[in-house]
Amino acid sequence: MKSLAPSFYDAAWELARQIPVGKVASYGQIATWLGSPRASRAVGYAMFNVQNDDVPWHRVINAKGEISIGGALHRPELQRELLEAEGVHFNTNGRIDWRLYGWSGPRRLRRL
DNA sequence: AAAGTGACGCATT
DNA sequence: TAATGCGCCACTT
Repeated sequence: MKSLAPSFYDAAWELARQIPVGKVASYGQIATWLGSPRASRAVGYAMFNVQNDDVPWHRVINAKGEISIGGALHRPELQRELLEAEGVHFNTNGRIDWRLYGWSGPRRLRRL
């Protein structure tokens, strides 16, 4: 289960909610925008633990532009489908073009 | 309180 | 350019 007190996760989720449809952000970017440039892994954890339906966890991918999860438990195919349904297309290497789909980030960084 | 976990990222090879 | 190694952080047990 999860703690009910505000946490890094909550901040990550809130930021993820701001990613526009058809755009994506990397775990590292989220971490940076949250003020913890090295917490990319923790962001991944946050996305894995998303429970609220309004959090577009699928719009968060790794810095290489690919879906960085594997295994039946995580269902990488689902994430890819959700993105393609929004118009985010993958090249033959299974990567997206940051120039086309990368989100420039929140206009204003949220306070911690 | 210490050790373990993992949807990452980057320097190095 | 791709593969490998290691540090990183927030959270759980």
